[in-house]
Amino acid sequence: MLDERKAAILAALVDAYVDRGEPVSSAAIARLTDLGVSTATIRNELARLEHEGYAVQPHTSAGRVPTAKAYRYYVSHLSGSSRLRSAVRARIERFFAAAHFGDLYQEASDLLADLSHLPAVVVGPGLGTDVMRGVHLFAMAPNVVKVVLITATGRISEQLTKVARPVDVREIEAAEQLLAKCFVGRDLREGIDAAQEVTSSRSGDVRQLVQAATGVAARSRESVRELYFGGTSQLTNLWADLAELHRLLEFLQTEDALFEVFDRQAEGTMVRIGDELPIGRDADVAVVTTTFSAGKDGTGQVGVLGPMRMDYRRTISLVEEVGEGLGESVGE
Amino acid sequence: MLDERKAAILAALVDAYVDRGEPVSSAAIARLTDLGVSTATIRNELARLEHEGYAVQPHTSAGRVPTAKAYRYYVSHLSGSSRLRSAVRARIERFFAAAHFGDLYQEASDLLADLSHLPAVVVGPGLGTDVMRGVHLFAMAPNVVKVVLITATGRISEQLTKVARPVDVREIEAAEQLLAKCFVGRDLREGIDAAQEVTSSRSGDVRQLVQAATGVAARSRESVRELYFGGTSQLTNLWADLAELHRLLEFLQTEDALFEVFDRQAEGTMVRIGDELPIGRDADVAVVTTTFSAGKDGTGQVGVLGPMRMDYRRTISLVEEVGEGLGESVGE
DNA sequence: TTTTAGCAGTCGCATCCAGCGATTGCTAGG
DNA sequence: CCTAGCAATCGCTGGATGCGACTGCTAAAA
Repeated sequence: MLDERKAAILAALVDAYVDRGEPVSSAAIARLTDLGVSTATIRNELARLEHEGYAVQPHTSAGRVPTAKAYRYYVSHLSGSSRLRSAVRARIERFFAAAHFGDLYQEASDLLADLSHLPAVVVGPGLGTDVMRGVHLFAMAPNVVKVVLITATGRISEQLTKVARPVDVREIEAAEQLLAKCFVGRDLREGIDAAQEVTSSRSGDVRQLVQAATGVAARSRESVRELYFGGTSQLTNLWADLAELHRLLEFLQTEDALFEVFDRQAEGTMVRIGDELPIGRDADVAVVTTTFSAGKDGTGQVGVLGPMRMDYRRTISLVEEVGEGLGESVGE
Repeated sequence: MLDERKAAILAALVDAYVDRGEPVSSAAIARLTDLGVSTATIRNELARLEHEGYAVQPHTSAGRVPTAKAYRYYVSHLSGSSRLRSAVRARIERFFAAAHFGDLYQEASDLLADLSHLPAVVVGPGLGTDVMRGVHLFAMAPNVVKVVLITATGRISEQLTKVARPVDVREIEAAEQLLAKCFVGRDLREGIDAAQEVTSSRSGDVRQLVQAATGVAARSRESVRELYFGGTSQLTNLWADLAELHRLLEFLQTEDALFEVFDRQAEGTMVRIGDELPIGRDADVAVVTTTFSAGKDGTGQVGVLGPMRMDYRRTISLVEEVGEGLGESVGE
């Protein structure tokens, strides 16, 4: 824990660095705070902060730059979120007031990217308690089956699953009919229960298939893989370093990693910085995410991704605002 | 048209520049060609080539760099494709010999990206003559309908369409049943014909709906929007210039532009350079694409995207090889 | 003990200059 | 038409210099 003065200095350090992007001198901090102490005192404090790992000097005769630890302290002690400029609020409101069709999520991530000047991600909610309308099975390879679920609202979940023994068309058809009976007209949970009942009284290969499909359905409940990405071209504005950019692009390419970061299981707004993310060692990356609820029990994620040096106050407000908008639009 | 000697010099210029990435001197060209003339003569020729727009000098005392026009001449006069190294050929063969499930296209684009060290794209073929298994309509908004087509092989086309008048659930259900009768068990063309017949004897809102859906089906025939992208992180290796990179990322973000470039309607292998592409003015970009046929009448596209300075011979072979592999795997 | 003024010391950075090396265009002669 | 030879051009590198922006430290004041 930092005493009050150190905290004030650290906050000023972060603010100034976020604002200018250059090492911050003791004089600059004296100007920004009203501690009524001289630059020499601030220098002493800064030396201590550096010792405790909150700041570094690029070189001896330069100012201080905040570390990941400093940013973490900064965001966890942020009091009260900032008011967004009214033009921005208005834009978000207008966006959600207007009609959107199937691609609301894509458009919302574009909006967020545009406002935050950061790459933005929206992960759609799972199928939750949507009522099923159709179940289809397809033999993709001897022991690979594709399971397609369609809800009454027109959402589609499409997943592959492996089965132990090769299956033939007959079995697939039988399993499909069975599954349709269990799922259609019910939501996933009900359907899964029904399928489990049926399964216990059946046996053989069809049973195996139904079980596999039910497993897929269970997964779909929380994790249909709907991921929308907006504002990729922002990347070049944010990370001037090519090596860093390369790492970022590689990370963004692996969907699994993205789903890990934008995890629907999470709750509320989160800010994760540097090592807290599954990106390479000391990557200059921070992520701001929040959840939004889509009706009953489905939840999605919205967030942005940026360099540690970002305006956290504003970004958090922006993400939360868009998250709320999404929740209201989609949660009916 | 260039005379033989100029052509030889130009080819050497391109080869050398592709190889080293530095302005090419008259001496280097003399070394690479066996024209039996002095560097002075080559200098004269180079001056003329420059005058005709095939080369530029970064500064007075530097060698020459080929222009887009030079690359264009070079590729259109490439004779005979290069043999790929046997290890590479083997890898491609192994890839297509192995089993792939739903994500063959994604994996193929990753393979191509990996081999070419360039970002690669695969555009899947349309639904072609696949037999339909299901048709679903969903009301997404008062006058927006989602049309979902599912084929017997497990492929899904999902598109939105606007209708003139708001529709209610009843009409949608009626239209859906009608469409199912027409499409299920037939391929798209047959289904469209059947639907047109039915439509002429019906009237009112249901008719409007069926027509809209049929329109969507017609589009799906050739252009289900399946696009697979591999090797994005290559970008940073290829374009060191941030401004250029930014432009590229922006381009890649707009799917429409990508579909324009990787257009299934195209035929055979194409190399497009610089202004021939719908990317910004003098973007340093070239694209190598080829088509592959997927059974009956469906065709897809494979290709890569790189800076003008690339090994066209090798790249063309690579793209064609992967294209052939895809055709064989998917065309049965 | 804490704070502060003052100052020496450090270091990056911009500028300048000179010399080097690569390469060209040109000229004059074959 | 070709070519040997040569002066001229120009980017690049490295060293030298001075400036400016900071810091850390010291010694005195609060």
